Amino acid sequence: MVNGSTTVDPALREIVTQAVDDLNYVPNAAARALMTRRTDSVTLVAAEGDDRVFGDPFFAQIVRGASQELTRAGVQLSLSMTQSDLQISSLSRYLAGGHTDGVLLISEHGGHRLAEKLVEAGIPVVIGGRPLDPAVEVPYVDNDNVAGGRLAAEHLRARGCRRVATIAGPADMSAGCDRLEGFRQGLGPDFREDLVEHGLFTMASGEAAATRLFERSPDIDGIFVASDLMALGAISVIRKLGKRVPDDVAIVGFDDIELASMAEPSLTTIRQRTENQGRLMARLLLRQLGHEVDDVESEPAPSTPDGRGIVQHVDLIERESA
Amino acid sequence: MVNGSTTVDPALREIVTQAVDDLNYVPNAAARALMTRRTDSVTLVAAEGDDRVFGDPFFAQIVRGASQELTRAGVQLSLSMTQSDLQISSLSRYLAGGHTDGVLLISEHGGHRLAEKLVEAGIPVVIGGRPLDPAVEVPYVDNDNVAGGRLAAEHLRARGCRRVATIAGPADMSAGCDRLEGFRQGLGPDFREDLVEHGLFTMASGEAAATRLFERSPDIDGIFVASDLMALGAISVIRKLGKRVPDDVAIVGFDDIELASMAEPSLTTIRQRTENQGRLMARLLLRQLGHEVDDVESEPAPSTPDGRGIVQHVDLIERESA
DNA sequence: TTGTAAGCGTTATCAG
DNA sequence: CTGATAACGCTTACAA
Repeated sequence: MVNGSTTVDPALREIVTQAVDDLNYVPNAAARALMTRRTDSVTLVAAEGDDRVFGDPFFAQIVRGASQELTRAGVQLSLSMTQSDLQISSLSRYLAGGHTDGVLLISEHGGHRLAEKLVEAGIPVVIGGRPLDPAVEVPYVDNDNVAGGRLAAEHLRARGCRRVATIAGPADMSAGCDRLEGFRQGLGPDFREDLVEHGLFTMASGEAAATRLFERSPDIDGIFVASDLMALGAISVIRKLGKRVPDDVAIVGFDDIELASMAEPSLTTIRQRTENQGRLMARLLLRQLGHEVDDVESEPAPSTPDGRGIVQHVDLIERESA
Repeated sequence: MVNGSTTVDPALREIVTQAVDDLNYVPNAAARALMTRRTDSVTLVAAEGDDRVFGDPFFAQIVRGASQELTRAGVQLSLSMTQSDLQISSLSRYLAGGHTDGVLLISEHGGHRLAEKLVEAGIPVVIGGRPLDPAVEVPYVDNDNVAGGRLAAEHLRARGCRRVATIAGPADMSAGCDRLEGFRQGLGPDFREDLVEHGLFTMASGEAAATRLFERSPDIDGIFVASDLMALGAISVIRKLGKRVPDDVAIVGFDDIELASMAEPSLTTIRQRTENQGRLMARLLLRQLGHEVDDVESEPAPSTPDGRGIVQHVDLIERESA
């Protein structure tokens, strides 16, 4: 009756209801999970340190989107972040033990094979971002990073920039690789390997990368930066160098975080629909868990590329910085 | 044997070990929890929307501190954030069901009585920040917000400011009230009720509050802002007004987030030991759960004020902005 | 050192 | 529509 059975005598129902809040009874989750083999909760795992997770609006938006969708389905969302290998194996044991019905995995770096471990353990997983290793057969939701890189390159060229550099993301993440690849494509023959630096998507790493770039080549007049946070860092370095943005150096970022529009100068950037990515991930997972969900295909824009992934469109937002 | 029994015949042990990874067996968490009545996991609940939780470095530091301590004790940390009343009651049912061994509660606003509900349900709870309602008998770890407000006020006066305003935190949070109260004490007869505005600890709310302040009283020459994020927002408004910081308007913030030292001008602020706060909260909770923990009293600085709380010292960090 | 049995609080099944 | 009974997978205590 507590679980909402409708075929109960009103009198009995009254008695039970009374008792329930006299004793303030709450069904025991463990016992229930033992029987039903479900916990009605899913875990969002960010393979990243807490500083990055909390520092980058990207994560907040994924959480917001996923959380909306999960709440609607009556599923609790909990977060775990994890960096060291030690934590990863302890976490995967924890999750494999049936603590959670499914996992949303984001910011996966190549190397630690968390996704595979979870899948082996029979836990439904959805990844945010294309897995670098094509052998990983896990559904994922990605953004069209290659197209984004291309758009940025084309924009900078059209603007008349001659020496165009890039601050790419980490080489062990698909977002890092793909944005760089798109940039390479977009620039064509003008692409120069020596004008590539990598950062970790953080503001500090953006500053460091920009510094290295200008030490090596002071006459750079355009940079595609693979995240807005890094772009903000790069801009502060450029200013300290006494150059103006965008007159001396034009900048295109990636993500379209809120700060991008508020910054001065406001940041030209590639917009990706992060919150929607979180929503789609949640739906994909819920579907695996046997919940009723609106078809993910009905969403505007997402197409499917290789087989089991969904890729969202991105577009360029033109603002003051380029 | 799987749980580490030492009194097992080596031969048998070998056989079991073999079988375990042949079948890749993982003990079932639900069944275990059913017996032991423990899940070896605790939940950090932030009574706040995802935008604030992820936007404010405060949360990251609490998580970092707590996570260190819990990992050491072999306890998993998971996060939940919750804003609406609906989510709160669903969350408290979820937690009361035995999904977690204990709860770390932060950013509690007055009103929704999450802490009480959890305590009634018999779940160990530790609160970050003094509960506004003194009837709530829950251990907590707070910072000496009153002293912080006083320090800020005294600093601004000593600096020669004549018309000193404040952007306080939310009136339904103890940190908001206490910092304001300290400021009032520190300013003494110079305190002016009409130079008080409230914000929500976010950058945007800091901008809004500063705007209101200067509309009402353009000759303000000093502001104590109850969070660094709000202070950053206030500074940007002040600049747009064509005034200089600190020459025309001196600013003291609160929190000492990393951005405070990097901003230009760097921010004079009240430093609180947030990461340590997270650590202490975790220890207090672990102790309630019957784990062996270093005495919390052995920590540098923390004293105990009313009875069940720990209050950390704060101090003023002098930088360019005041 | 090993084996056995009881019980944790649910849900599911199946007679009444 | 109601009540009894058998799992679910583990831990614990006790007997062998």
